[in-house]
Amino acid sequence: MPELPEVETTRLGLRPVVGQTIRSVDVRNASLRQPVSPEIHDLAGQVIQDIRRRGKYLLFQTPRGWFLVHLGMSGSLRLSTPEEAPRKHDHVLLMLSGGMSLRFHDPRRFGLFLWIDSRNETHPLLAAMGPEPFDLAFTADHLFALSRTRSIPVKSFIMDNHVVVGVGNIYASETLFMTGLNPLMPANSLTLLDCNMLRSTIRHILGQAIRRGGTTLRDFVNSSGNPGYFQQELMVYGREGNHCRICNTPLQWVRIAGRSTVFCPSCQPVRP
DNA sequence: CCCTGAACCTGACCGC
DNA sequence: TGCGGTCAGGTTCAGG
Repeated sequence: MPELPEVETTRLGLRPVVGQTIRSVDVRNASLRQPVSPEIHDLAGQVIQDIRRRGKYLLFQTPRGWFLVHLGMSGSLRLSTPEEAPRKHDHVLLMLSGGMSLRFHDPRRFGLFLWIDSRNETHPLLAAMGPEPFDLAFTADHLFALSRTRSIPVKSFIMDNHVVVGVGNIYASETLFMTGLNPLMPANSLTLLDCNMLRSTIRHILGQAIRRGGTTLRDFVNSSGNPGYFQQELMVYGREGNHCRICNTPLQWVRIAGRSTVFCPSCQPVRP
């Protein structure tokens, strides 16, 4: 699924719908990770005033509040012509005044399609989130301070949305390769210099992936139905069984907190 | 509080 | 061809 770059790619592709009015709503399957909010049916007549992103959430602003979309592991939002028959797993369809329809597609149904009333500014889903990676609040000092009491592997640490939002399994693995940090290293043994490298590398990798249109492994497509190209630059993720692109050492696979993790034992050595 | 593993769900792929 | 097992970009919750 979509990590931050794929969500941002989706948001950028959907900018043309800003200013359009929702003509009708078709909820074909409401059973996502949480049920699709009943208020979603009342979106007809509302204008989409803005589309923002917070972490991996997309927030569509209307005069009465926001509808929030999370793509989960397998979700995508696409614009299509109204004549195109709904595909299997197209769960929510919004017909727009511009003549296109916006379709939420999600085979695994780990995604979310929720209504947030404008009186409810601090929705619990958004309240506890850490800083955006491109915000000024995301600093080496922030990483260093939070990591002092954490003995979890550094990979789990940078994937924790209380620490920084948007870093998932692909970009965590790639970030650690670029910084030369072993993914199993306990977070509380990071130095301030390590945290500085992590901060700049996370920003660099996510930014680079956004410019490439995200990573397509099997099914991610942007709002026009096209894949991303960052997977051509992956150094470790999904490359188990292959050799390091830098030093040719066989890459190593390990499961960390239930997630597949690939790293180079030579470029990312365990510290003494 | 902290950490790990299971759960949610469907589809693709692999070995037999 | 079919069957069972494993894996997949995320997040939350129970339990140790």
